[in-house]
Amino acid sequence: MSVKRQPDLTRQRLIESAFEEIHRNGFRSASLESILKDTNVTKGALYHHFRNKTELGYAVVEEVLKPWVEQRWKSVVTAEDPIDAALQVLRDRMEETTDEMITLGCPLNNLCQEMAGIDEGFQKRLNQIVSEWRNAIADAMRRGQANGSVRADADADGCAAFVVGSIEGCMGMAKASQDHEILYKGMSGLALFLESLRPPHSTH
Amino acid sequence: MSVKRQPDLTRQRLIESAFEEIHRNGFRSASLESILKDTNVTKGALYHHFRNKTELGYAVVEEVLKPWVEQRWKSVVTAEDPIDAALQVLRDRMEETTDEMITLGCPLNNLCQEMAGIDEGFQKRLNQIVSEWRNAIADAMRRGQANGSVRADADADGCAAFVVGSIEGCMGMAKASQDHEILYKGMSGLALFLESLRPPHSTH
DNA sequence: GAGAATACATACTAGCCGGTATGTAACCTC
DNA sequence: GAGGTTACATACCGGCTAGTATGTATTCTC
Repeated sequence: MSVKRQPDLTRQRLIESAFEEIHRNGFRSASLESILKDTNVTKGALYHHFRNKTELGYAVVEEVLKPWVEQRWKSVVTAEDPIDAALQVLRDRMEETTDEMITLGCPLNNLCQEMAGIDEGFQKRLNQIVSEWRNAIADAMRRGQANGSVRADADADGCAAFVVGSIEGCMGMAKASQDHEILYKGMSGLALFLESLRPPHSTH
Repeated sequence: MSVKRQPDLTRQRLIESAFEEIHRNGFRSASLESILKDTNVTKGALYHHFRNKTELGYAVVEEVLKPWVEQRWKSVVTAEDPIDAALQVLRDRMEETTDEMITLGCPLNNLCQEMAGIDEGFQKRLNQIVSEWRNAIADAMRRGQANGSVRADADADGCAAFVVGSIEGCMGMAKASQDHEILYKGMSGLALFLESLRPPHSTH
């Protein structure tokens, strides 16, 4: 009896399972055996698709984590009013925040804190994700300043760094306290900050 | 020849070395052998003072990390103008932020992201540190509202959660990008937010 | 100063983990 | 359909790690 082979699917299943395993345990404590057990793939197949654990990790960052982050912010990139768009993204993200996400934290932040300081390959790839996100917000703000939906005296780069940092930080603190409420409170503070970026006297 | 024994000192040296090892590698990847090598203490001595690695980790959190955090925020607890005091703490913290701190990140945040979701003992202890910090800021804000140095319509708990979250988050993003500048930009955003909490028309 | 408790030191073990060597069956090319 | 390449499968290894068993010298108690 012939067994069908689907190399692309096998590879995809491996990086998706690895993403979850890394999300649960971090990269260094992630167990290849767990991933193999979870996917019913053998070690030979894993090492056919990836040179080593680190390369698997890089693939997870590039092929799962990166789109995961981009998808959540793409609406801000093209929005006419970036503040409205950002507030909407915050609401969306809070709605999709499951108990598991509070328990395990943001996959992006987790990996940054674990690996950025000790592995250049991770640092480069994670920094690319984070800085593209930051730049997307800064660009959106500048566009908002040009069309009058954002106050002109705000420093777009500084605000973007603050927005990204506070989102990840508030998620992290919610994880530390294992409490959704902390996330709500933090995000309400961020909403306050975003509102303060609107131009004064914009109404009537 | 008699060798002096100083059990308290031995214990102290162990938890301080463990603090650094955990800061560098995280708790789970922290190597007891490294700590023993660093301190010239033997495994027998280590296991005389601590039942296992986890108990050593708990001791590090309670006896090193907790005072480390408290010491950096105690001035806000008694300040008359909490916003001025908070801004000063931010400046102090940025001045003491070495390259190593950017590389390795905040020890508190690192441990929260690594352990809060998977070990109750860590979570309880880390949450205590974080929530005491948050409450200290919230209390200070309420005191500021009572004496007129903070605007009355601000939600003290929400703002405190946001302040703590954004500090840890901006440090985390600076680590992700391995770039001091990101920290400066984020903290300038936070300074802006803190200024917006002052009561309107407070001058002349 | 005897006896007990404390504070170590040394040597060892069991388990897990990433990685490799080798074999084999499916698939693609011509 | 032969030959080569791809996509797996199986079995094994060496290294590291937390933890333990056991021994011993110092210190405390009375």
